[in-house]
Amino acid sequence: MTARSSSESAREIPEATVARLPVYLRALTTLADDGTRTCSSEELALAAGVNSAKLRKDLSYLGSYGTRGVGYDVDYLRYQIAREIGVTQDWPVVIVGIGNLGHALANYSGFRSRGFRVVALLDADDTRHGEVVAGVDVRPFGDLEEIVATHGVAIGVIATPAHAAQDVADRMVGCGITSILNFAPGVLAVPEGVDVRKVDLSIELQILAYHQQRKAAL
Amino acid sequence: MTARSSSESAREIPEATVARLPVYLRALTTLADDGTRTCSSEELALAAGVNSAKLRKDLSYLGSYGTRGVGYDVDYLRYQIAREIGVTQDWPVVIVGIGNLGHALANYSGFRSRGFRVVALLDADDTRHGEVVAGVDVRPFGDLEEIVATHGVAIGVIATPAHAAQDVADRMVGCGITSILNFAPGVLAVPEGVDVRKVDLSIELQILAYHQQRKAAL
DNA sequence: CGGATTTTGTTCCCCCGTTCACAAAGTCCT
DNA sequence: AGGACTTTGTGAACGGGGGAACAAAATCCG
Repeated sequence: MTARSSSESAREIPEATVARLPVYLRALTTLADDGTRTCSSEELALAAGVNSAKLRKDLSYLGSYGTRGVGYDVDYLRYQIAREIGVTQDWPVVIVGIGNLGHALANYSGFRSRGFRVVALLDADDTRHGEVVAGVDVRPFGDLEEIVATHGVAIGVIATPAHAAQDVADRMVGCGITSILNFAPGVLAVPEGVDVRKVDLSIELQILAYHQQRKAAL
Repeated sequence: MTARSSSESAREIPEATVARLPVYLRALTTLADDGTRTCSSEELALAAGVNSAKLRKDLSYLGSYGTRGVGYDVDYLRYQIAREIGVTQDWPVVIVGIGNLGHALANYSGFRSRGFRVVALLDADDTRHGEVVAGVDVRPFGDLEEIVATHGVAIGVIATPAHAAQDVADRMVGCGITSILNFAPGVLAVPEGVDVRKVDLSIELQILAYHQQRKAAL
């Protein structure tokens, strides 16, 4: 962890809280769509699937946005959380690897609605270039540098086979990307200052299998 | 958490450890493929991307499978972990929702190689029925009960749009599925005893965006 | 055979996160 | 206006997990 500027706001939001903020954001959106103007921590906690005390403590890291005796204004709180996470701004994203998973990601509507804009789909396979997926051109992997520079991309998504992932990550880091979402199995080595989040589908199933096995053993 | 039979083995593996066992398993497989017969906790920890002390503590929950002064036998340890997780047995799995993501999941090779066998792809869309994806028939959602009963399915995967997820989960629980991997956004309500793991692609990106925003603010 | 060396298994301590419980602060009703 | 009531924000206790450090156990070498 790097030193923090002391003149900045003293907020130091715990990682566990950061991971839940998007959940609250989604719950608030659902409430707003249902026409709810105001909600208590109890209601919101129910919608988000968490304990109400935890919710209140999480929100307290952002500031005092509620009103005692009343609750939270849905729209106001939603905006505050969105701003805190950063989804009020536009995030250009590149996706590398246009297999089944890359396809699914490119088409996923949940990205665009939260400020993430897929600016390019890259693939090493020449035969795919020129194809259009979800309204975005499939381009050669070699175009990475140009695309990142042009659009100011800071976030990259790796959806390649495992053997290609480290090379892709290296190239991404090399051209200035500092946040990577990795769907390829295996460990990525990246320099200090680059954030990597890993999503491993088979690991999730294996965790379920472990618990299932325990349940079956009774 | 339900009461545990006291006559059973006293092992109570922490959740954090369970989540890392599949990572160790994959690292061991990589080492084995490279021809490594034996490895120290330091080497394995490096391959798995964790601290060696943490690795040793994790492994100690399974038993004493190492040899002091030598290290771990790669194949032996791999088998022990696989057995502990339960991936030495066959796990029939149903996937509901055959959109882009369902497609990607059905084709994902990482499932089959770890004992997970997709026995059916279900979708509410009539026009898809009869189609074959990744060698598996796409069938009506109404066939769920029959398929689960026939194959002894305990694990279900939800890859539907958000609005359908709760209904699908209810039906799954109703026919005896007790482990669910959910890719649909939103909170699932399930009875006690049913495990749900959630994978939310947009949440991962939002977490990255938060940190990216902090980095950019310097 | 015994000491030096290597590496595991475990103990101890600290920190982060969760939860309880309550004071503070607002609203509502009479 | 004032008291009852509701709900937030937070202080404090508690539990789990991470990491350093060390004792125990095995090999190797003279």
